Amino acid sequence: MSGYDIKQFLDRLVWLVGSPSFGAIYPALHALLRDELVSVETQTCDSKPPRKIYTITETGESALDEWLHQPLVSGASTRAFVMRLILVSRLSHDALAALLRQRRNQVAEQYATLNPLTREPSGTADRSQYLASDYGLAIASAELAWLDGLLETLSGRPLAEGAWASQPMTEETGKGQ
Amino acid sequence: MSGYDIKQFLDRLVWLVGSPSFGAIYPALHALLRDELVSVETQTCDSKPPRKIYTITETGESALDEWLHQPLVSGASTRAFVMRLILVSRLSHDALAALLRQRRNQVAEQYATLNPLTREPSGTADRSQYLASDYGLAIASAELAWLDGLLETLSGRPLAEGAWASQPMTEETGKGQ
DNA sequence: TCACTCATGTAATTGGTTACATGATTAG
DNA sequence: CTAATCATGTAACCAATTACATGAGTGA
Repeated sequence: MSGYDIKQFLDRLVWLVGSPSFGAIYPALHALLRDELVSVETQTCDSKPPRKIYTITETGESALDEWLHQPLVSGASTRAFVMRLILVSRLSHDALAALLRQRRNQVAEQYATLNPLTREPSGTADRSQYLASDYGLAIASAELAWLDGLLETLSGRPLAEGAWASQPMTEETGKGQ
Repeated sequence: MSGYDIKQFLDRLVWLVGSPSFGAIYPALHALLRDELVSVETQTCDSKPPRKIYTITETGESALDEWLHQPLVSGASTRAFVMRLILVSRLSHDALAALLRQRRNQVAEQYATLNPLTREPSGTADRSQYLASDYGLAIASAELAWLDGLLETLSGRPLAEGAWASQPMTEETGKGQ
């Protein structure tokens, strides 16, 4: 991909992982090139500005795989998890299952942290956290359900092609109100 | 609250809003003091290190309320939403409803952006986004459900004290597996 | 003609973390 | 006696955004 492509790719997933600016992407690409984790190829289709297509090298692939297989440390961001999800095709069946279990533990931990905040004695100044905690619990439950569903599918069949889908929603969800 | 208190408060909600380091908190507090948005009071209960308790001033309150009532701009972070949720007690019934509707539109937008990615023609290089998008859709649906539930409760009764609660989960959710 | 998309890049500035310094108290 | 908690603060450093520069093609 080119720097421009990367930005567009990330923009679509901006909600999940965020999208860095070009001022971050291009220097990062230059650093990867310097460390020989990627290689470049300039594509000059005229009537269009030249594009620099970056391709991962073998060194890059092993570095990437090393990162991918690093267990999710406690306190790791959602971003770290979703990034691995995006690169799931590089993961073995077992490695994916391990990843999902790691995430499950973290979300369950967060659920446990948030839960007491909603049930605190009323009248406390901490009542202000109530709505926020309730929101967090709702999100956490949904994620736990998703993870459990996937984990179950994974343990059942040996990863049947395209068997991944969670709750289908009726159309017209978009642009409510 | 003191800087230390703020950190502890944010640490419990770290999953939702993140928690800045002391190196960020103390300078921020000094800046707020300089701008007279807060005032200090040093509490020297001996046998304990002295604590600096910061209190919001009237200028600070109006600045805060102004920020709170600013509509969620397109592309606003979840953090911006949850921060407002934490300070919900400063919001009128209508302002809260407006906030929830703004968030609903944004989440629905994200849902709409993510949805086509899961149904793309198979064999595409973009298949890699499949799992991540499915994850995003699951989270988005859950949030839409939560927002709709609260919005309904809000329109029904005039905000009965403590009527906010979503799906209760059976205990033993924590530390699964 | 004006604005926008494509496409790459650099420099100034900002905002944050990490690491350090200080010092008393409490628990193992 | 050591480690951890309480409590505040500063300085070095790093990573990122913002803003800018460049330039050609496309569509209103």
